[in-house]
Amino acid sequence: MKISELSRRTGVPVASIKYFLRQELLPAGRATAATLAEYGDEHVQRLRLIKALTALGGLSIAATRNVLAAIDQADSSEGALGAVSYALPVPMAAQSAAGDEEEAEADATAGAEVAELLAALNWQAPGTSPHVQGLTSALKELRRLDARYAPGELAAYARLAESVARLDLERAAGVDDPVALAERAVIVFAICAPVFELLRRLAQEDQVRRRAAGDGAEAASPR
Amino acid sequence: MKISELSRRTGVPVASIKYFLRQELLPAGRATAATLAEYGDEHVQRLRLIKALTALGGLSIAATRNVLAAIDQADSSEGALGAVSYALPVPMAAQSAAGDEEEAEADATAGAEVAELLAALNWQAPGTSPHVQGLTSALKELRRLDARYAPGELAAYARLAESVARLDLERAAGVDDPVALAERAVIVFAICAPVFELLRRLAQEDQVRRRAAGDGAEAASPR
DNA sequence: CTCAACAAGATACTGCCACTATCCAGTACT
DNA sequence: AGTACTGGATAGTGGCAGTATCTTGTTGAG
Repeated sequence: MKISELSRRTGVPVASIKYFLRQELLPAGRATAATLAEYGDEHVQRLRLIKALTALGGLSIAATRNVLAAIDQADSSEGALGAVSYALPVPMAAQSAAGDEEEAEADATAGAEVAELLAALNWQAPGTSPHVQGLTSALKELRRLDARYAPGELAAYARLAESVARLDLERAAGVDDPVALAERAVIVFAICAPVFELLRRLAQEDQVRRRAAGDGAEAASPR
Repeated sequence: MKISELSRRTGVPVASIKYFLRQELLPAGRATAATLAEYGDEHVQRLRLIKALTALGGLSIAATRNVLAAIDQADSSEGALGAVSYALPVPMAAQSAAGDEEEAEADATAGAEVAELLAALNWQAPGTSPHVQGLTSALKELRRLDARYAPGELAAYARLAESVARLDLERAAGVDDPVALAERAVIVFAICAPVFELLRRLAQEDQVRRRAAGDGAEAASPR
């Protein structure tokens, strides 16, 4: 199909498709002549994925490019999952102005806290993982805001996160082709994470309501 | 203190402080003359909060303004929590081009799905809640991407979300002043939500590693 | 008292990002 | 032959988040 047809089928303006081509989010069509190329269903699907990542997942073009590249390079199933997980933008990717010594100390404290947490949970994660780094800088910032987690609190969250992750992986199970798996993983990570956030907010809302109704007393149905 | 001192204490450039004043993120100082104003500790704290929300929480200036306004208007504790929760930007705030009929149908299906979920969980939430709407459009989009949740799967996530929310509220408990509570809630919502996301990713990472080690077999320590 | 240094506020400018529009040869159908 | 459309290159747009400059006013050291 030609570009106009691709546009019609996906609802993406022709100019935007050209933009995505330039940005290498979308592979070029098969050229049939100097000014003519043929696009296929894979382009339709890729465009849908791009729209999902940018519009719903809120990813930038650059982040989307990384994620898509990770998908395309996926050769094994685990590789696919890992690559996608690393390619997705990490919340709170540090910022802190360069290091005076007070800064360095806060860094070390937060780092130790993270290491301790990982050990307590028996989670394996390389210190180079962007997630570990993100967690470290988040804890540092919370400390600065005087809102650090109480001891054990973070671990409690982590255990729940573990359960959520278990569900996530089950959702991704049963897909064998690495590329299809990577694509599924992107959706799970980028779209379903916000869904969980929404559920969490709804749950908070509900519990606030219950407490208000019960006049500040206990939350209803603690089990 | 004068603006330059405020800048020195917070590390925010003077020009940016002026920008925040213009954007009404920061209340004006107490004017002592036509070209002189006095700032206080509350300005230091507010600036810290602004930085946390924008740099860490990734909120836009407009979103930050809403959140801060919600904080300032908080008169009761529940009101504070609700206002903050609603003021924070909702992930995936819909997009879908206007309604052909296929569209409307998808809308209705997703809406019913959400209503059913809420009923099953016995959660109270008005249909006007931005979270309900966000959830609806997310489900719609997942359906379009052919990645909908299996029956019961969403409820399983929701139950975990409930546990997380319970932890959240405990974290916010014990603060009586509505404004302080609202501020705490903002931190919990905007900073700790990304923290949970990081934990989730780490947990996924760990489990993928375990499965790979166990050569695709079961996840280690399912309990 | 004077004057350099700083203050507040208004306005204008900058850089980045995600598009969007225009232009140019080069097909393709009729 | 002519019109409509194509791919590709390049330039322009609008929004956002600051940053810089300019004007007028204030202050405090000499």
